[in-house]
Amino acid sequence: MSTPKLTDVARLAGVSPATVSRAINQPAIVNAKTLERIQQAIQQIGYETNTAGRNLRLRRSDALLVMISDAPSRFFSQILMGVEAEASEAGYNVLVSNTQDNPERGRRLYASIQQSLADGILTFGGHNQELGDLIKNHPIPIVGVNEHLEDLPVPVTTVNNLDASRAIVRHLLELGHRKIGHVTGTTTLSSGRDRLEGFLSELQQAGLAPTWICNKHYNVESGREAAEEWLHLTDRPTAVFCSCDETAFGFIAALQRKGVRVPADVSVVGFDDIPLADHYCPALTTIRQPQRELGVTAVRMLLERIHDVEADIPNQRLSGELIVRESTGPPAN
Amino acid sequence: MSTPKLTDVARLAGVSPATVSRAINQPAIVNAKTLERIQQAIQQIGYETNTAGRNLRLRRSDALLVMISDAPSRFFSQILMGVEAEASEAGYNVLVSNTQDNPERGRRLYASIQQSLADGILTFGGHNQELGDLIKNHPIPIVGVNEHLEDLPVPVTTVNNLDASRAIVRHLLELGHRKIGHVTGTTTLSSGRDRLEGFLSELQQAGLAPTWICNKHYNVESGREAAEEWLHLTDRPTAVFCSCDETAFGFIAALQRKGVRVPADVSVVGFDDIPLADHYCPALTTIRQPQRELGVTAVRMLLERIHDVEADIPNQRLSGELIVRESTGPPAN
DNA sequence: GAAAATATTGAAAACGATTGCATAATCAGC
DNA sequence: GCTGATTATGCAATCGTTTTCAATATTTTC
Repeated sequence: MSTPKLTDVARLAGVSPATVSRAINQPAIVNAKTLERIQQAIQQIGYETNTAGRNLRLRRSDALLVMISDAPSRFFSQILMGVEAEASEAGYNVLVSNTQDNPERGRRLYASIQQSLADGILTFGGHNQELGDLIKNHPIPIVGVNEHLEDLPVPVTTVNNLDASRAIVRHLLELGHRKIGHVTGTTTLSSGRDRLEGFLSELQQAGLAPTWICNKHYNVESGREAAEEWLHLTDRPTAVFCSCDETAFGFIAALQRKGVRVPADVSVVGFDDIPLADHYCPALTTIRQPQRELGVTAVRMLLERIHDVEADIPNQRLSGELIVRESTGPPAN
Repeated sequence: MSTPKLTDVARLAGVSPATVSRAINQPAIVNAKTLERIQQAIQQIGYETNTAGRNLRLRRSDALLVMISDAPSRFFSQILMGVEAEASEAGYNVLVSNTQDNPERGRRLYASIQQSLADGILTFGGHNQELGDLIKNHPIPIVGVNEHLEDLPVPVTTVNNLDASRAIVRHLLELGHRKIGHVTGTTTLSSGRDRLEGFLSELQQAGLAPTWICNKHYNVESGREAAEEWLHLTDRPTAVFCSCDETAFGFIAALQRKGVRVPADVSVVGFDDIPLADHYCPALTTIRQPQRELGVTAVRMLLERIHDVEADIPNQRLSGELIVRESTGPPAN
């Protein structure tokens, strides 16, 4: 026949649908013998709870929506796996949607809460600013990942970009560098700004000014472009902090092509610790990001929020770890 | 008050709920004036269709489930974006779930169809063999991505690994190489086997035997390990086809560290064309995979299947493109 | 202008589960 | 063996839509 429903189980077990429902959801309150009979019936006809029926009655969806604004961030899949694991642990499903940078689509996604499509939203990588008014007018459970959402009363979880950047600068200072440069990430994103700020503040604390600041984005091409610029500098920094590993690789590769040696001629640091970092030549000094943990943390915050929309949930800063490898060394002279 | 429902709109517009439903789903059959009144009412109270109610009545979920077996494949996010775009275009939502390599969890996910949680399943990257019996006993709309699911009557979409590998070998032969080696991918996966087979068959067609076959997996470490082996070979191949870009990078980096030059001493080819490939030093000769298109194609196949479970849907092979860059050149002597 | 056709609408019954309330069954205590 | 407490179950309403069927209103046709 068609897929069995609760009443089918009930009929087979000789009880009312109500009892079957209780047997499934609160087995403790149903008589042991009845329970067993029901469980057998369930097995026998292969009953599975119908989600729509359940969701309708319960007025919730047991689903979280992951909202991306355009291209997925660099470790999107890593974080997503953290999200998935933690969500499914808590009995939640994970929906993925992309606004494709279209404000209208962003607004539509926001509606998914009202539609009872999802119980909460995880927004990846900033942007999504179109949500501003919506959120202010009608607060819903929503948590940001990786990037701060300016001005919006949305709790976020990020890596501590400031501290990590400071640690990088400190490492370079300890090696003896005094002329240090920075290839920024996307500075419309809070992570890009924070890394820049950490870089500047640690330098300042050492009484130094940045030798070079190159405004770029989080990708490989930026590294190549930055290398071009570096080659044309009259006063070259002896160490460069690239805002992500990909950029660092692009930077190093372009330099190597011109015969510049890393770290002999210039030290380079990345950020993220992607799998390749340890196997590049030279192996990359970088910051290890707790990607999976970011996802896990975000889900925990969101669930808390779902449980109590008014709950005041503080931002979470996870710390990154400096991994020193071969791409950094003492300055040439 | 609480979220408005269909009846609220109906009351406000002075019509029956049935008419409102029609106004939303088949505007053509409702009187123009009534329609406008209803639309205004919808605007006014900000009505959004409740998913659970709709799904229950319609007996479908308008959702596709993306099923991953463990670690997400290398371009998971790229493919996923293709999936998402095509699905949302067709009015479907995308659920992501990970079986975490646990057969029981795999079975649970399979149940999502029965639970009416999703209308179809996209299974990423092979494995998931635990579904075998389930699928045979009770066919459901399911489509495989990237890898074939052995023996299972499940249509799949993949890149044409065979042809791509042959193209690589042909390229190396044209450069004059006669001693060619291969670092395989995971050969429990069909892609790994197909790449190996393409490699072997094209060599054979040229009347050659493989000089070296190194059994590895799709990751960076494999490249490093393969390099160790290569260095110890007495009869070294002058060209090596690595089964993915990461492996190629690991291989090259480990060789460079020992002073071996690419392509002067040995030519190296990858597979995938990840963004870094073009910016590595040397830039990598590789096969460009149509990642996004894989996702799009998979969704199209799945929707067709959802429309008609009995439909006989042929496997789709998308073709990869050989991109020649700097990592390959004529053999040393 | 009447009959027939067509265009709009509404009433009510699903879809499949959960739960407050009421009832029936069981048990402890004396 | 009776009372009162406790434990197990069932009845029926409800969650929010969609859709069949029938009824009404509007045209069209001759």
